[in-house]
Amino acid sequence: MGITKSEIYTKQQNEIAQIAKVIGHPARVAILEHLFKAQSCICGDLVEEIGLAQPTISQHLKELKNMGFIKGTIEGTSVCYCIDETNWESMQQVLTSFITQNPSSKNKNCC
Amino acid sequence: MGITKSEIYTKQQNEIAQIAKVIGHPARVAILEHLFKAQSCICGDLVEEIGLAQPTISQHLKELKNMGFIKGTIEGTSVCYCIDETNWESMQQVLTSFITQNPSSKNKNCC
DNA sequence: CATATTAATTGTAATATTGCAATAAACAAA
DNA sequence: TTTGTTTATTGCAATATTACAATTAATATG
Repeated sequence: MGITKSEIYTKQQNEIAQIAKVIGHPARVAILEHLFKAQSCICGDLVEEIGLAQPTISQHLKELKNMGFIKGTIEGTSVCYCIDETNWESMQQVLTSFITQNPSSKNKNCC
Repeated sequence: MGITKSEIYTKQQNEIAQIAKVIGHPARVAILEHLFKAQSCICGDLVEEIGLAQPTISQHLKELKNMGFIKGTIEGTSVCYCIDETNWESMQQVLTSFITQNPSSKNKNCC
């Protein structure tokens, strides 16, 4: 039915999935990479940089902002986006703790 | 249009997104966690463990298998699933290298 | 004020994802 | 062979996501 049954999972499982989902699109990966590399704030060159239409980029930025990955401040007619460092670090930790798991030694050669 | 324009991104960006996308669903997070914790191979208790219908679990397992997260060996009528350690480690690295990024010091206080 | 510039919003179309009932397939055991 | 057990597949229905054209909103500049 296209709807995820969030209520049957733990809070942590939902959180991990939510964070990963945002990273689960190459446009958003590209945006984040761009913001990480930038020597200064990026104020709208993302459109030509990435090659999607302006409304599409705007939509991806909105999603990134909603999840707390980035923040934007208005500067004249343009908007200055950058990584929300505090949030990023906490999400970094949530994802890392999941990813750095390794199979328990006891089941290493059962398959 | 619901279709991702993969061709405009780098190979690496697509790879990161693809891996993250699989983790981007709580059911698959739950399955992976279960397989990590398991003292022995899991052969089908995932359905009652997680609380989704059997075809749904089967579908998520298929996706995990397609991406190389897990592998399954047939044992009689049941199937034994476990983490594909080699693949897991390489995907671990791809995601980690993206996640462990931090904003360059030069743009720290521009927003 | 009129005009340009930049970003957000709205509306819409196409495709993808999630979930399950029903069924099939594969095998073990009686 | 028949019956049970376990997992995969098929076929849907509902919802979500991706993308963009058209428009709007907000602000700067002439």
